[in-house]
Amino acid sequence: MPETTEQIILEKAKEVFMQKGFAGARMQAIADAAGINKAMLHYYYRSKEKLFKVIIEEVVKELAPKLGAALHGDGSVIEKLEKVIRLYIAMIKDNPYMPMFLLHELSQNRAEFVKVMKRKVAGFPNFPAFFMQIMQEEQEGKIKPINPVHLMMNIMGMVVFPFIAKPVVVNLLDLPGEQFDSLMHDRADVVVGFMKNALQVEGKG
Amino acid sequence: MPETTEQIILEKAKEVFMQKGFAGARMQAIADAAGINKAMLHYYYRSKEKLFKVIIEEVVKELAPKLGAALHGDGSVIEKLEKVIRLYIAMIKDNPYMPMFLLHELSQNRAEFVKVMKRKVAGFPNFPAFFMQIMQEEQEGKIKPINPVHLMMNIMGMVVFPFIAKPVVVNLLDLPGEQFDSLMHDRADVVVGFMKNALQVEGKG
DNA sequence: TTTTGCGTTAACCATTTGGTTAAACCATTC
DNA sequence: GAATGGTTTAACCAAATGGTTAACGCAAAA
Repeated sequence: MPETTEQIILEKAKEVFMQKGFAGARMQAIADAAGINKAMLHYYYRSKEKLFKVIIEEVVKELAPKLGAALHGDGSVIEKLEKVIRLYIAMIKDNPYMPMFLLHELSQNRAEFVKVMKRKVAGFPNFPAFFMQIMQEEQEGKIKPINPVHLMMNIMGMVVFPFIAKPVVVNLLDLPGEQFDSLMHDRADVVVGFMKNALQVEGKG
Repeated sequence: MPETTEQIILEKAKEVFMQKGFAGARMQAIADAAGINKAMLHYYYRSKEKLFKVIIEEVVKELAPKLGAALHGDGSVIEKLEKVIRLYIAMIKDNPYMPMFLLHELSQNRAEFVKVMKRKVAGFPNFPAFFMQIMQEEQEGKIKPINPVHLMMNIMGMVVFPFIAKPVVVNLLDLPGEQFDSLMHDRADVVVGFMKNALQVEGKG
């Protein structure tokens, strides 16, 4: 039960990196958060870069399989997308900094990282297969026509945006933070509804 | 025609800050990009923080009025949203780093910045008015019911996401960068279509 | 032609920051 | 209870980084 120092470091480093980004994070801040000496960070993880990579890997390894599972197996396109939406929103609620963190860091040079991950991480989502299914259902007239990549970007955008834009939205609309959060309570339902309205063929579903 | 040193600095600083973020940007890198001595940066802009604020202000001052103009005046909700979508996607295409930059920096402590901007920037979008119109049209049965804030987040998410996630998407799907860009050529049409499908009441429009 | 003052530079400074080291701590083993 | 070895600490180091300074260049003013 007692967490090892190594684990505590990882935990706190995750928090700091997520909130500040790689460039903004300070080793001293991580050490402080973990209640240990800065030297311990290097003792266990050698360097800032190494520690960072461990954390990104951890995050991706937690994220990818869930998306993979949602897209896998049977179920219609709409059903699968609903799964993805609910799953991701739930996950992000527990980890609000994750999307901003991943997107920002991966849009730095560290992008090839995604490719490495694809090999390393088990259960990575099989997009081509899902895209085929989308085109299939589209041809069968089950959903309205849309390019699968665009569709996926629509969904991910709607899922992710509120969380990365919360500070902007809150200040822009003069919403109290709590009111924003209570809005977010419905978020999954709203996005699912929006998606269904956009995709479902009239008279069906 | 000959740009002043002051302008060159601003221009280059904008590029560096946008790509690296505040914490990741180096004054030396900006000086190098501008082809001048580091001391000049301080001569004209005092400090990194000051220079940064000038740039953020500039960016917001360019961005906000356009959104404001799209939402203002008459036109149905759907027409206005179409304007917003086309306008923003066009703008981002010229300035691909802008969304990531703004969202990342504003999600740091610098969030109160938005409030300052609202007072400072002329032509800031009048959201409450637009939200009223949405609720109005919803009650009149012109569009399907949806919370205005959610709707706005859906739209902005779809608009912004592809640009902040390009590196991820490209690597995730093994898309050549150019193929992604050509996909983006249709982006505005796709989002507009998706939005209309989701909002338009069957039999109308 | 001298002076004035903005623009520019090279050199420098202080602090921050990632990283290292040598010694101390402490539980387990012998 | 001494030896062993992983863990932790305080002190230290070198490089990076934001910022400053003093001198120089040079065009316009006097």
